[in-house]
Amino acid sequence: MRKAPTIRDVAAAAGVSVSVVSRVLNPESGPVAPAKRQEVLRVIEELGYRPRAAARELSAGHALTIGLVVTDLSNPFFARLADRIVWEARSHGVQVVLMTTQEDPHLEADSLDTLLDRSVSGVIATPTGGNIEKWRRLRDLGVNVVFIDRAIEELEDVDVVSIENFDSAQRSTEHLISLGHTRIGLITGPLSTSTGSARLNGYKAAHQNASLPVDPTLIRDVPFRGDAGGGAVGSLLAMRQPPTALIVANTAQVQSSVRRLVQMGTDIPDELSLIVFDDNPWTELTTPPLSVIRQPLDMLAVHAIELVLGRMHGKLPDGARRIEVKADYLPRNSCAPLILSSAR
Amino acid sequence: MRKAPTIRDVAAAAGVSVSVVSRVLNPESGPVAPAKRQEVLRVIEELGYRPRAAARELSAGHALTIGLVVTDLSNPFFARLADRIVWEARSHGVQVVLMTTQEDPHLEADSLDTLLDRSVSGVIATPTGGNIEKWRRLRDLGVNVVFIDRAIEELEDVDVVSIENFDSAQRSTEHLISLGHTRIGLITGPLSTSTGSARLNGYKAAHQNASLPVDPTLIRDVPFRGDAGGGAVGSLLAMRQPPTALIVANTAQVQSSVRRLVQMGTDIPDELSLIVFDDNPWTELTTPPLSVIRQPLDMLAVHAIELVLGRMHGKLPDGARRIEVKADYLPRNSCAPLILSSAR
DNA sequence: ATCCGGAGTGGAACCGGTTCCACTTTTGTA
DNA sequence: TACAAAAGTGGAACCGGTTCCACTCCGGAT
Repeated sequence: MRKAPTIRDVAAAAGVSVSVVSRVLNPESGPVAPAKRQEVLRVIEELGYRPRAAARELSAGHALTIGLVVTDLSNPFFARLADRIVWEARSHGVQVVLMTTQEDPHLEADSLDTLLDRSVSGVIATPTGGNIEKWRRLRDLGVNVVFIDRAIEELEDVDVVSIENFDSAQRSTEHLISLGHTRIGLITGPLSTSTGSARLNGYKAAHQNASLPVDPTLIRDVPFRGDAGGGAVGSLLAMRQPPTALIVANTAQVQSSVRRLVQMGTDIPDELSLIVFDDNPWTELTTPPLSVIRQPLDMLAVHAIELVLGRMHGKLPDGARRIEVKADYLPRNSCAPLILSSAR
Repeated sequence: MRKAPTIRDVAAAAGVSVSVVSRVLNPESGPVAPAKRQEVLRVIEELGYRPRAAARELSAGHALTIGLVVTDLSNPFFARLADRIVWEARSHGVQVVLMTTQEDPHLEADSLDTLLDRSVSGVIATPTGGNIEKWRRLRDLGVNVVFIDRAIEELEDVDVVSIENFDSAQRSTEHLISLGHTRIGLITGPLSTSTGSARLNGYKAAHQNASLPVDPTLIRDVPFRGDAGGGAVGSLLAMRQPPTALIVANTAQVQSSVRRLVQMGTDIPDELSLIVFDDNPWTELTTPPLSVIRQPLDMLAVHAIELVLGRMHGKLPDGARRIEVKADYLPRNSCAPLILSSAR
C-alpha cells in the first residue's frame, strides 16, 4: 500500500517546477517548451502519476461531476435513462454520482445537500415536486440544474427535457377513438406533476376534437410509487359500464396494471384494447405484445447532458430551455377495433 | 450566485478558532466546551454552513465514496442491484459513483483509473474478467474491492459476494429431471467467468447424480452482451432431437431467449419446460408466467456494502471473504412433467 | 502551598492541485 | 543594432478542510 506520486514528485523527477507540470496537464493554462513537455510526459508515464481529483476540485471550487437524482433504479425507465446518462457523461469526461429519492421530498432534500457538499457542477433530476426553495438555492449557488421527464411549474427558469406528453397522450387517445372506442380508461400520474396533468390534458383534447364527452369516472390519477395501478385497473373493470380500451400513461404503474390484467384473465385486445407508456423491453414478451408509446431515452439523455455541460462551459444563452422530444406510437397487437355487437 | 461560507467564516462569526469548529464537526477529534459547542452549532445553522467534501477528501487522502462498476444498467438485474447498493450506501452516509463497462475490459480499466483519481475508498464491481493487474494494483493502493455476482479466479484475495451458482443450477436441473426430462438444454454465460462455469458444473452434477449422460450439444455458453440467447434457442430447437426442457442460466440472455421462444410460438410448458435465472418482475407477465431462480438482490447488496465499509473501518479480519447467498427456485407455470407419449 | 494532569484553545502546517505574478530568455520587427 | 512583445519558467499564495502541537487554565491530590 505505497502511496501515489504527487505533482511535486513529478516536478522533482523531471527537473522542473510544479507550475510546468501543471501546464503540461492543462495546456490552455500556459506555454511549455516542447522538450520539457516531452520529459514531463515521460516522467508521468514512468511514475504512473495521476492527478488527484479532490485537489483539483478544492482549487477549482467545483467538481467535474454531476449528480443524477432519480426516483429509483428498479423502475426500468429510470434505469435505462440512467444508463444512457452515465454513458453520455463519461464520453464527456464527467462522472456521475447517483442518488435515489423514492419519490420522497425529504430524501430528495438530503440528496441535494449532499450533492452541494460535493460541489457538483450540475444536477440532472426527475424532481419529486417538493423542495422548491432548495432547487432555487441550488441554482443560485451556481449549480446547473436540468429536470428530465418532469418539470416543476414554479421553477420556470430551470431547463427541462421531456417527451411531448400532451401530444403523446392525445395521439394514443385519438388512435383508440379511430378504432371506434368511446369509453377509454386512463391511468395517469399525480395531477400535481407536469407529466400527469399534460397527459390528462392530451387525453381530454382528443375527446374534444372528436366531440366525445370525457367521463371523469374513467380517469385514475395514481401515485408513481406503490402498486396503485393494479387497483385502478380493478376498479375500472368492475364498473357497470367498463371501458373498452385503456391507456396506462403512468410509466411506473404499467407493470402493476398489466399484472392485474393478467391475473384477471382479461382478453387483450378483444375485451380491452391497451396502450401503455414506454417501451420496456418486456412489453413485447407478453401475450399479446403490447402497443406502446416509445420514449426516446437516448434523446432525453443527450439533451440533458448537453444542457448541463453547455451551461457548465457557459456556452448557452441565458434563458431556460424547454426541450420536448417526440415519442412515437409503436403499434403491436394489444389494440383492436371495437366490434359493437361484441360489447356486452 | 453568492459563495458559500467556509469553516473560517463560521469560526469568525462564532468568535472561536477554526480548530474548535472542526472539533465540533468531528467530535472524536477533541474536546469543546459545551457553551462554545452550542454557539458554533447556532452559527452553522444560521449561516447554512456545510463542509466542502473536496477539502475533507484532500486532507484525509480518501473520499467517503465508493465506486460501483457494473456492465450496464439496462440489464434489470444490475439496475435493481445498483438500486439496492445505492440505497444501502446512502444509509451509511456513503455516496456512489456509477460507472458502466459494457463488458469491455478497456472501459473497465478506464473506470478504475477514474475511481482511483477520485480516491474512492471502495469499489463494488462485477468484473469483466480482464484487468487482473489493475485490480491488484487498486487493492494494493488501499482501495477495498468487493466483487459481486462474479469472481475472478486469479484474484483469490478479493472479497466476493455471489449467489450459490453451482447449487442453483444443480437444483433447477434436478427439478427438471424429477419431472421426467432427460434432454435438458442449458444456456449459460462464458465459461471463462465464474458464474458461467459454476452453473454448468451444477448442471453436470445433477446429471451425474441421476446417472444421466450429459449431452454437450445441449449446452450453449454465450456472451453476456448482445442477443446470442435468441440464436442459442433457435439452434437448440432446430436440433434433430431438441431438448424438452431448457434452463437459461445466463441472466443477460433471458430476455432475448424468451423473445425468440415467443416469436417461434413455442408452447410452454407443453412443448418445452423453461426455467430462467433471476426473477425479473416481467417474468410473471408472460404466458405462462415463468418459473425462475430468484436471486436475493438485497442480500447481495447488503453483504457487499458491509464488506466494503467493514474493511474501510478496519473492522474485518484480514483474509478474503467469499459469501454465497442462497437463491430460491420459484415455481410458476413454465415447467411440466414430460409426457412420453407426447414426445415427437 | 505546590505540583500534576487533563480539559480547552488557537496557531500553523499540511493535503495536492491551480493560478497569478515577477522574472528571464527568445523571437520578431523597425 | 535596439527594443518591444511573446514564450518560457519558478516561487508562492490559495482553495477549505484536518491535525498536531504548544500553551493556558483549572481542580484535585500530595
